[in-house]
Amino acid sequence: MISAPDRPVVTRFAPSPTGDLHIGGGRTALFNWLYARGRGGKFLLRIEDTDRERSTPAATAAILQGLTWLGLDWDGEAVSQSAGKDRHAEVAHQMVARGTAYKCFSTQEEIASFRAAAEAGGRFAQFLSPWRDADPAAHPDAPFAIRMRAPRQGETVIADAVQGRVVIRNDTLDDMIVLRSDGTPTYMLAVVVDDHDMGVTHVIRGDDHLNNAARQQMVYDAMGWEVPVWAHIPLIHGPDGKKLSKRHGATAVGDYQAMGYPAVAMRNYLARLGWAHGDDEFFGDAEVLDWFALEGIGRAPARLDFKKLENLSGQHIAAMDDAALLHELDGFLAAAQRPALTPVQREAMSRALPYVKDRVKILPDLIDKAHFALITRPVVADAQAQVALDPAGQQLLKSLTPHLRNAQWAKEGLEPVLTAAATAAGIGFGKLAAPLRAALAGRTVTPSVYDMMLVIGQDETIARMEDAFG
RNA sequence: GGCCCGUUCGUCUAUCGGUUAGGACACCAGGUUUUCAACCUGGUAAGAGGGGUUCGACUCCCCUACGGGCUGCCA
Repeated sequence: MISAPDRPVVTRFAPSPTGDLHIGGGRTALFNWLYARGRGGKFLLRIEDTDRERSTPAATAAILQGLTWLGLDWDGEAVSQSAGKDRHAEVAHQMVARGTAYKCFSTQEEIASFRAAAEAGGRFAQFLSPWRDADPAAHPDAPFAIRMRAPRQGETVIADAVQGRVVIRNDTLDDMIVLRSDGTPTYMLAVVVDDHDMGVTHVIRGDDHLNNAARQQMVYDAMGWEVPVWAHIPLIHGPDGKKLSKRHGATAVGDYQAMGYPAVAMRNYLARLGWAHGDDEFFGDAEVLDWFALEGIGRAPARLDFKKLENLSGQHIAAMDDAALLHELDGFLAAAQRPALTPVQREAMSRALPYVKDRVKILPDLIDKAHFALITRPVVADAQAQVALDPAGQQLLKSLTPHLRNAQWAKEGLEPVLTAAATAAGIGFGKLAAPLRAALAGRTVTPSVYDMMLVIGQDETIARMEDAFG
């Protein structure tokens, strides 16, 4: 059984800044956030920029932005891993002093040719440094890398909260380099030192790191540090079951904002992808925060399913209060590089929201459904609407208008008026609604005519009708 | 090549030795209707394959197949 440390929970998300925040990274961050926040712990952010070649400030900014949109707030400042390189080097030298690491004078050329020879011979031998057991007195005055003196016998056991007990034979692992010959730390060293120094209690990350956990655990052991709880979660795959890549379309978290999914729906969907709490499908933050636990995480990779995301998105939009929805809409418009709502449109939108939000899937649908409220006179009729506004249609509107002038402006008041008009004309209600729809929205596909009339009001309704038959 | 992980309806999953294998999305059919939706009712659909263990396996063990990961002075 995996026993958590007595200390308060500290988790972290540690992306390397080499591109946008990937959807898989977003989910990893979410799991860490949920675990920490649900337990009153801390959620830290560390930018793994030890690879100076590939790391860019733009990528760091994109990652922070992606997390912010997802609503995953971190404690304190985001730390740069590169800032700790002196500390990393210090630990590497402490390991040498403790005898758990050693200086290796083999050059990169020697190692490369060893590997090339091994491969040519059809073997896949690991490189064993000849300096592992060399007498320090015989050390040359040359550049050296520091290698872990990994145990050659026995096995390393990873007690993983998701994967269970994973046993890795030590002789399948080599003496990994912890400090490069230029004095910079490798990832394997840096993560361990940083996680230890930051007091990280639970390492929740992609299962592509499962094997690395064995190597890293050796570093903890070498320094006599307490090993954190490991939790290696399966990766997300594309709809075709292959590893998610550019060719699957949207891979960056920001893409989803630009497509119009509300952040709360993303959190719901992403949390549910690879994690379950019984049959619960639709939930908000308060509930997941309460429910989330490592035990509920599955071990198989999950595929992205846009249909399901859309469904969840629709449910969240319907459930959200209008102010929050308007705020999401503003963010979406900006992310999609679409023009922002004018103050007048914003006002119209907030009046229309209660009538349209329960029948859409994504944010842009809101704009489309609220089209009738957003436009101003004169209403421009599209081709189909023009058909509905033929002479017969116009006549219907004309005879209806007077009755509307003294109608009580509520659904209960309007209903009798419209049905009476339809009956008088000897037609079904649908026939009457068609020209009305066309006059009020300039379209034939709109929300309910009653809803539209209530949103735009009596004067505007009558004015638009008069425009249509005038 | 070696090592590690995985495999329940099309998809996400429940099940933690005994269930007619449940739910959700999607899909199909019917209903409702004021267009598009939404909504209501019903339905199709699953334990990769083969061996064990057991009174009894989706569940435990082994093998095979398939998928993924690691095997760097990348992270």
